[in-house]
Amino acid sequence: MIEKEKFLSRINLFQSLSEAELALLEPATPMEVVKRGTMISSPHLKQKRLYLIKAGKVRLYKLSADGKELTIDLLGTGHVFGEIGSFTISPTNMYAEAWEDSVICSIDKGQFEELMLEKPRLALHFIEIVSNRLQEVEEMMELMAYGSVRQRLVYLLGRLCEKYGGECQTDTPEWIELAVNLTHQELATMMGCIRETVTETLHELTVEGMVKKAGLRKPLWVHRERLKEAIGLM
DNA sequence: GCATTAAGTATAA
DNA sequence: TTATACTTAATGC
Repeated sequence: MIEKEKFLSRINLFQSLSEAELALLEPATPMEVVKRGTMISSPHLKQKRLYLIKAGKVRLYKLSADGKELTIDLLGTGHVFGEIGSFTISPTNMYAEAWEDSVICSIDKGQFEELMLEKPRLALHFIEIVSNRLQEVEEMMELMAYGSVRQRLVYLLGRLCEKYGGECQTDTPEWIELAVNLTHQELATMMGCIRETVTETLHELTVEGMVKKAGLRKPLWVHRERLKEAIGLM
């Protein structure tokens, strides 16, 4: 129990709540362990909840008309997702699946709304998170519409770097390790292109010294400065 | 081993 | 760029 309260305080959304308030919230947020590949929420579920990722990673995706998956976002520990009433924290018709074995807490829509009424600070915080997410999606949409695969990949790597950039080695501080293992196929579903194109483009970026990889199924390393430079040119 | 998965390559549309 | 197909290497059972 205590452990879960601590976790709730780590969730970005609940930063503004006191310990006592978190204790109050605790019973309303059941915790669930989900295995990789498990569907957490789909558009067909009637019960709307807000989900909090305690551990692991969750992939949000939509299905295109011809059944292809388009990954919208990959969320890690501390992130929230879910549709809450008329305003959503992510686009509708969204599927959420556990991308790794994960631990998820959730709170009922109604309970969360009541909580926001009581705690204006929390509501403000929620708005901030939602609008940040919206901004990200808008930026990505623009690139998807007008950018080349190369531009999209560079941008995507930049975002992943900010989100999942791990510790860098002391001798090579400019190289950042991405703490997510993404296959070319997975990158492709995030960018809306095919795997082979990602393979080629990634090779291009490797030659230019923007990324490097030790081998198959090894993490990807990103040269932050060169990447930023490339983003700046877009 | 054998099947599966990820990645590299080639060629046509 | 994409679709399709074939090859290679690594991984798991």
